[in-house]
Amino acid sequence: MSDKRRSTRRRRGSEQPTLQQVADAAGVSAITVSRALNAPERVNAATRVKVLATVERLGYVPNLVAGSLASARSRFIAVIVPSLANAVFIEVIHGLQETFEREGYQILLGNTDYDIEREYQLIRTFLGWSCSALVTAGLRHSEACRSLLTHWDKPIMEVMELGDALDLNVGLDHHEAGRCMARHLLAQQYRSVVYVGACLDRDYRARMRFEGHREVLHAAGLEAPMIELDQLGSLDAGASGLERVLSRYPSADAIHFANDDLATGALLRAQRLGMTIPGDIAIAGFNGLPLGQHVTPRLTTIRSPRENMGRLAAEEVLKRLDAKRVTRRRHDVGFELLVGDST
Amino acid sequence: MSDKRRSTRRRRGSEQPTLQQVADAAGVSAITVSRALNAPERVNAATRVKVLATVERLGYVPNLVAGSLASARSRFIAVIVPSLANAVFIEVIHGLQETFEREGYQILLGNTDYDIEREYQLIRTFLGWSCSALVTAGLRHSEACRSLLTHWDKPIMEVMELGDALDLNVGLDHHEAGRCMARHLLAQQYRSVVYVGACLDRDYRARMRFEGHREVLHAAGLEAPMIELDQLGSLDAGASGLERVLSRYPSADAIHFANDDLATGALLRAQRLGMTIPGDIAIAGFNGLPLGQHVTPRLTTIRSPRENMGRLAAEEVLKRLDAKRVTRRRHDVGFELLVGDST
DNA sequence: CGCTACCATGTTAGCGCTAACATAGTTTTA
DNA sequence: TAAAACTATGTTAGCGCTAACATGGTAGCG
Repeated sequence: MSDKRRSTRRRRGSEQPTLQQVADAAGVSAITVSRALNAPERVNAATRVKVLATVERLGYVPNLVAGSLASARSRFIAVIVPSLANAVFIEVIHGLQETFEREGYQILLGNTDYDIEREYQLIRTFLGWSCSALVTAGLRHSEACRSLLTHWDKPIMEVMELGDALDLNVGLDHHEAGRCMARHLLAQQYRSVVYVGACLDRDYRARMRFEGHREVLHAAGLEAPMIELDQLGSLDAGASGLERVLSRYPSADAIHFANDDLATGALLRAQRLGMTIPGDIAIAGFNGLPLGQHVTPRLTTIRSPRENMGRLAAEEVLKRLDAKRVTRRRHDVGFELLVGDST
Repeated sequence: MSDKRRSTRRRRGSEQPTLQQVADAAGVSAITVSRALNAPERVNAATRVKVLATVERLGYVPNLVAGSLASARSRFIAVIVPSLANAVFIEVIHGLQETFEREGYQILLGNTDYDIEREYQLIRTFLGWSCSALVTAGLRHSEACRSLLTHWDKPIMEVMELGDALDLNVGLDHHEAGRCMARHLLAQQYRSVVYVGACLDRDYRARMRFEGHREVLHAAGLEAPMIELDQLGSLDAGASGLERVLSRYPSADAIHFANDDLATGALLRAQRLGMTIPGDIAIAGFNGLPLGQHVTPRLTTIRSPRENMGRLAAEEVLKRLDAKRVTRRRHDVGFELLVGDST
């Protein structure tokens, strides 16, 4: 009976109408309203129309918290990235968001600031929200995090890099990307190439690229000097990176930057200093951001399919959620050397 | 009695331990565990230690969905922005996130893509999550959205612009910013100034700046021509904006762009075309993004305190949530004319 | 010493919804 | 035409947690 008396204890009574009130007003049971909203094909058309009209009339807004508790699942997807300052992650998020929202999922966004402990905390919290899936950037997690996740039974997608993933994996081979750019620089006859990165302990994908780069240089019998900046990718950092290279390796003929922000910052600073690129020094980046294609000379870089990576990751997760279809676990999205005029 | 028999009906049994299981293991009642976790000062120190040790031992992760339902509030803050492609919103979000996360709130991020109908849908969904507060970019909402929000009793913060807000308001005066830049351009003796914006019906704050700009030019007895691009702020759009100005207003001596992305795109294109800035044409932007300060010549623009805006907005919301202290409803964060070398 | 005040913990009753099972009516099938 | 199958809707019992009230113990106080 819908009108059973409340106990004498008051509970916070929000003014919002509840499912039961809609049901009473429409002359049906609560479950019918629930079905009209969540599985319309399971109620008779006439009933459905009547119910939805009542929903509209009362301004009913479903309490998703209650629904999630009852069904033990929410339409949340946890998405964890190491930074929002980097356009790369923004684009990946955009791809994810677009795809997930179309299917009625809401992204719960977490930012670790490249801190693996924070990632653990965030994941703990997000699991408490009964997320339907988790998308996280990268394969490296704390021990505690790993054990938490191996006991979790929902889809886990690790994006950005390829490797030994917990579950699903969409990304590219950063070692190989580093090698690719180093080979290009050697082919252009540069022989004194400095790698410049920022916070490589935290941005370990940049370190992987450096390792690929170093392999190629060593194989060619060359040194592979490296400078590590203590400020994460930004134009400013790139500018100071250029200056550090100039003072520490005056004979350098090329700089391989860990990303486009750094490379562009350096390129713009070089111009301000009146230097010629690539005459005085060559500059290469990584990511293929639009910015690098607008400066003159156009930046040589490696384009990663960022939005696509997000979209593909989301699609794979959705496939799993939908039908538990077995999907390919690992997808290499590849990359592309973009030869500009800066090398 | 904790061990009361389940009905014969099976429910999905997640493997996760529940509060009750922790309570049993620790030899206390469920509410004591709840308090040990959420209001530690309300339980005896010895009990607290015992309970927390049990929590740790069992790997208990609180079910936040259940907690929210029971308490009719979640530690979610709904944040709604029109775009993620624009660095401005990213920085505002960053400021919000930093401040809210420190107090244990989680941001629920929604992206309207400058669509006021989508904003309504997002807000509806978010209210269903019992958010503790709503932060939204801008003062313009659909009629339905307004009426939904006026009946909502939690803090509402509208950021970016100042005006007739629903509740709290942190932002700056875009009309005045437009006027400010126009005055600067006139003071520099430019007399044929074109305003270039993108999608001004959706990015109505850019239109407000244009209106301020136009007022000043008209007051000086000048025309105020305007070009509207159909691609939202990007370097590409800026480059094509420059070309459209050159072909349509060959005698223009200055361009006032709606934002820094457009302005920088134009500046870089002008350089590629071999033009001199500001000799051949002056260029001004809006936002004060780092990019504009790295190009040569440095971009003349207006700096808005973006992260600060986010931080301040979050702090004001928190004040309200904390103690229901009466707070100033409107905060003008101001802006600053940044005179570079491009005008 | 009896009273109030307060502290620590417990009991009870939902929060608003949906899964699982139940039921009545209708159509299909052999 | 009776059994089987399906359709539309309803009943019941929680999901896991916390608010509100309850209780028993200890301290404070004139």
